[in-house]
Amino acid sequence: MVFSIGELSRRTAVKVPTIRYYEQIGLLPAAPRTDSNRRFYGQAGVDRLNFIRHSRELGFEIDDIRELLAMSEQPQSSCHKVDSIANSHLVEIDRRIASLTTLKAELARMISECGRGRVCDCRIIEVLADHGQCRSEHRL
Amino acid sequence: MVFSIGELSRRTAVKVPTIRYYEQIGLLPAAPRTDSNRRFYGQAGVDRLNFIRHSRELGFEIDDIRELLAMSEQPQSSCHKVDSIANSHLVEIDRRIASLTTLKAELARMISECGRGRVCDCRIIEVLADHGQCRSEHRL
DNA sequence: CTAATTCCTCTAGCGACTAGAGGATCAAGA
DNA sequence: TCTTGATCCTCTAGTCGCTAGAGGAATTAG
Repeated sequence: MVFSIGELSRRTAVKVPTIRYYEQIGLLPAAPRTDSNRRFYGQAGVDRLNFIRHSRELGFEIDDIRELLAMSEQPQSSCHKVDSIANSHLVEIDRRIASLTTLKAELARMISECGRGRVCDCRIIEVLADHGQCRSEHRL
Repeated sequence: MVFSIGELSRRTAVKVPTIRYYEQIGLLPAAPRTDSNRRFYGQAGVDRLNFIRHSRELGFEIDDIRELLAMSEQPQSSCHKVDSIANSHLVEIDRRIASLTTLKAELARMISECGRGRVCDCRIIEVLADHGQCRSEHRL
């Protein structure tokens, strides 16, 4: 059972140009071609691309995925490195959540203090400017 | 009181090439030059750049900042648009936090199930490979 | 006077795609 | 068989918000 790049795209929900891009950067092996130079794929292509897609959805970077793929192809080796990649990714996500949460609080406070009047009384602009006062003459 | 781009950089914690980049894209007005073609700045430059830096730290995009700056220069107008930009940014941040939180749970579960043995028994690899029909979209 | 630092412009690179041009080929209907 | 429209190909360039480096001029410190 073989199919075209379009069909692979439909089966994996990865866009056609993205598949070609993955091939170009070596994340996917160069697909075999028909007589008329069209790429074709089989089940292995679907599996590999699904692996990549799901890893991307989980926020792994391309280079991480390269390593994960390489390791998934050596099933007898230790999965210590897999675990370590996943763990440092988790730490990074925690860091991002914390940072976004702080940010959200600051934004929310800023917005709640906005009197919805004129710009010169707007707390949002004030906070961004880092200078409490807002004069009629423009200072920024 | 005037100072060089390097001094402006020190006062605002924005790197020199970034300042030049902001000028290039029109986020900062073209700075006046000395006889030897060097940019110089005054307090207004510091204020504007601090406003930009703080907005960036809060995750606003350059185009948002353009609008915020434009509005801060019209202090008599309504701050409704300021409020609306800040609000949609807040919504976006909420969305990102939610998405990262889901992601974190999935990653954590995956990691906790990894037996730290061989790759062929590794749940991390399995989960990444198996999730053929998960269509959640995480853009970070 | 020299050496280090700062400044200038310009181009190119990052990550992970996405868009579009310009052309070839395929599948389905009339 | 012809035609139409979908799909495929390669290639280049654009996105965002910077960052890095080359190559050269000017300033500043010792």
